[in-house]
Amino acid sequence: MTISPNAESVLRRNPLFAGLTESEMRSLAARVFPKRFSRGELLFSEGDACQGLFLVTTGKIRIFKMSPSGREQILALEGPGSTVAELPVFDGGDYPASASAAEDAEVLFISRKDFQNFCREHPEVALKVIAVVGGRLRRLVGIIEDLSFTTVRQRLIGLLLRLAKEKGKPSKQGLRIELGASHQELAAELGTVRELVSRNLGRLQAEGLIEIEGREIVVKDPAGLRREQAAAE
Amino acid sequence: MTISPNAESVLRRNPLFAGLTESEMRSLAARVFPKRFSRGELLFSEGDACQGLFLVTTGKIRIFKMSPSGREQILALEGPGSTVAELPVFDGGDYPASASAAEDAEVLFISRKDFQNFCREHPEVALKVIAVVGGRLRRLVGIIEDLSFTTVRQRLIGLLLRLAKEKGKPSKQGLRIELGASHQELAAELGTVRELVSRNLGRLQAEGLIEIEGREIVVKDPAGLRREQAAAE
DNA sequence: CCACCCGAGTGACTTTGGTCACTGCCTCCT
DNA sequence: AGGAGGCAGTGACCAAAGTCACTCGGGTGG
Repeated sequence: MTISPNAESVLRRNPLFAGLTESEMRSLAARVFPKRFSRGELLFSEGDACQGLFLVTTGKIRIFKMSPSGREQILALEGPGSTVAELPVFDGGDYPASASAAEDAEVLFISRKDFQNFCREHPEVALKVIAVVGGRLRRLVGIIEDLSFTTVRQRLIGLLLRLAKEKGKPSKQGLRIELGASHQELAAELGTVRELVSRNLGRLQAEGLIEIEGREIVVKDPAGLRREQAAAE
Repeated sequence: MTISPNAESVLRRNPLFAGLTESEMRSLAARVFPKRFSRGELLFSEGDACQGLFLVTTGKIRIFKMSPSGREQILALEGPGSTVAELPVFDGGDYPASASAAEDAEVLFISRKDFQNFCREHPEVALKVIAVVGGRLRRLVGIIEDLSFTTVRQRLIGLLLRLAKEKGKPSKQGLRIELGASHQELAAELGTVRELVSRNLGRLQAEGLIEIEGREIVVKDPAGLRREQAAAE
């Protein structure tokens, strides 16, 4: 288990609360409840009335939509320092999507009322909210672009390249990445199904572009991948 | 040509500026430039540095993404009273998508600087911006859901039902709607291509659910359509 | 009036995506 | 040790999406 940092240091890492004074920080920290969720557990479901804001301390939270038939589409993955549900907390609407723990996670919970009061005392927070929501909006536009213009193969390649860039470790054959997720999970991220992830990974390996070693993947030919990704959209 | 209302009355219709006093309204109206765009003309392109905010007076503005191969995906259609590009004006980023006139349109333009100054004097506008951006975000989530979980046919049915509800006129056979757009345009809205719109409309007619009369469509069996839409997602 | 262009419709085909069913492999639990 | 359950790989299909090429029928503007 990871050690949980104290509430204040977590708050400080979040863009919404950057620039607060010591005492403001303390008063906010006093209104916060730590909660734990284990892998797979739901924080809330789409359509629920909004209870409050979540601030990720450790672990990862996935925000997703679920289809009637059970397929999932991930909208965002939020790690330590990020907030979940700023928008509904602010505008008072329902949660527009569901959230669950992608890994065991610790979060700080702030009730809607407490957060709204806090915002009333600190109007500059509204500007920060716009920045955060704005970033979210830009990422959603990116998802739409991907779903509408690209194939599963291209999205998968995009994901691999992104992971390689973010946390790939050099090895003899190329960048080695560890996907801490099942194919099911990757499929939800790409907006497709398990089988297609499996098959496409297999194809990429057969073409010599990557090497699959259990849950690790070695990107052998990033340039080749990029070429594939660009081709014919 | 439609008569263009004066700047103030347009501003008053926009949620961002609701609740301003007479004199505030006038000072804002003084900083506004009317512009005209004819059908198809670009207001700005994705990636351009943000110049300012647009307020639709008459006509319709489409906000869209374009793929390298030339396919378009519409993100939003904004009519009179709506704003375009609040987000980039606010956060200073580039325009995340392109915008063009879906019909001949008149807009009011406010430069980024003027708008930012105005916001500084009227902090409550920030809250309104969050509301507007929030609504946009919810609609984008809806688009993602559609693209990821439904077929072209279902999306088309959804569009027809929405149009019928919004502006369908009763006739002998059912609700008559006028789609003021080419199949090309509908395809961009649904995230597909011209041919599929054509074919699917044809199929729906063959099944007796709708009647096609040039650019008008009569929804003969809304219940049947709704059943189709729900089936197997 | 004719030429041209644009939008629509359509047949034939290919590619991609998705489903179903089944296998094999781990790992964890009792 | 044995069984259960979750994850991964795969073959055989089938359905949906997309592409290409062509026709047809208005307009519109020279």
